[in-house]
Amino acid sequence: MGGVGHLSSCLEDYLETVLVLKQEKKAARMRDIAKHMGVAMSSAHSAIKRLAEAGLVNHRRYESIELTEKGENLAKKILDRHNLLTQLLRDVIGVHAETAEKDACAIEHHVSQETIRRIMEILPPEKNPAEEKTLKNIEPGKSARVVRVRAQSRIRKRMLDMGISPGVVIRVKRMAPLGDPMQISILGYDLSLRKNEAASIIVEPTD
Amino acid sequence: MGGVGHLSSCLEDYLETVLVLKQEKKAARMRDIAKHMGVAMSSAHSAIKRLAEAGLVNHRRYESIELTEKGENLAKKILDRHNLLTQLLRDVIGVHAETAEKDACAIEHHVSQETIRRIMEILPPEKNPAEEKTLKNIEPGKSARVVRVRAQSRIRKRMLDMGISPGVVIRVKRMAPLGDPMQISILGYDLSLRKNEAASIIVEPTD
DNA sequence: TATAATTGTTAGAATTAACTAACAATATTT
DNA sequence: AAATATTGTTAGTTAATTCTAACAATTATA
Repeated sequence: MGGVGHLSSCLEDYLETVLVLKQEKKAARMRDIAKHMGVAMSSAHSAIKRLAEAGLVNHRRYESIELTEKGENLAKKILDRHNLLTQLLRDVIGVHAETAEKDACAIEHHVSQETIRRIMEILPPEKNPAEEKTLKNIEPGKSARVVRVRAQSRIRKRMLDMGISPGVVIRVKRMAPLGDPMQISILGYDLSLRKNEAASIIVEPTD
Repeated sequence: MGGVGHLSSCLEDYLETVLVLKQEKKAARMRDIAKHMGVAMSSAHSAIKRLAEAGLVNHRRYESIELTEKGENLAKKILDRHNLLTQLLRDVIGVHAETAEKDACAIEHHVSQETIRRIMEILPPEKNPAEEKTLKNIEPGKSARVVRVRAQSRIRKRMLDMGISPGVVIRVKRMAPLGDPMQISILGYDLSLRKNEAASIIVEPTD
């Protein structure tokens, strides 16, 4: 089975819910969590208590629930998996959006890592939330390999002329004070690139 | 969620196990079930007890477990769903056979009917266990349309010569006393066909 | 501010599903 | 047939997850 951590699937659901509420900029109070999960508040309460004991959320009596850093990382992994499955069901299998959502939710805790990896491979990269990284997201000092250049033909050509093509490794040297343009190093050359250009270069970090 | 009946997914697993053992012609004793599920015998025992209470299996102390008709029907549905998902994971997603098996087992109880139907549509028919019907399975008096002829070239040719080719509708007239050969009517002719030949003709019933 | 409404907590019970351990029946071997 | 091994049953326990109901704190409203 594919549990990202050592949480029960039930607790994974609660953790995911907290992140979803946060991302939707809704408060994560007991009531919100209970409502979102469709359970009684007391159920949410004991679940959150267990998450707090595991160090994944912070919760003080009568106050709203916050993810810890550890909790947020885990929740993000869980949510990525969820979204990946939703995409698969909707875009490959062709199920209605709501059903895809519901089914993804039901099966996400039971799918192995191998299956997740394969699904990532067959989904077109731009649909794959876990892989949606562009050069813009790479921190100064780090390197990344170009996966695709997603730009209109004219700009695309210019980039290819600069040597930015799939497989090439780019190192981000530094950001200009206001973050635009950015300095990169590629094939021994140094270049500067506008941020919106960098955003259309899909990369995978080289670790 | 997609539960075929109103059983918990756990009980669905037990029911499915009983059918699998039966199909493999292995005895379905407590020990076999427990071993197949990887649980203690006492766990299997209480599960089977509940299945018996639901009228899905027959079980008398110290004797082996049999599916009731109701139980067998339900188990077949569950198993079809299982196989369908295994096919999807293995042949479409490209996961290793064992992983496909394991994952299918884990998610089969959580997938909605809509998703199952869609998967059926995208899988090639011969991969779809629920549709794997051969002429042999057609009852006397009923008709069916030939989908494919799955036979070695020599026999295949003979069948095609008899007019048995995809699209053609065959009516099963009657079985000989011992069930072999069977009388069929095709394109106005009457033919007799051996059962093992009939088994290699994949059909869809015309209703 | 007093009252009402909402939100949060706790305790206790029910269910499901697993386990271990003790014991009972059946089957196999000597 | 007696001894041993295997298989089956029962009882009792544990853990996870849910619930209801009673109560407590907080917030909103008149």
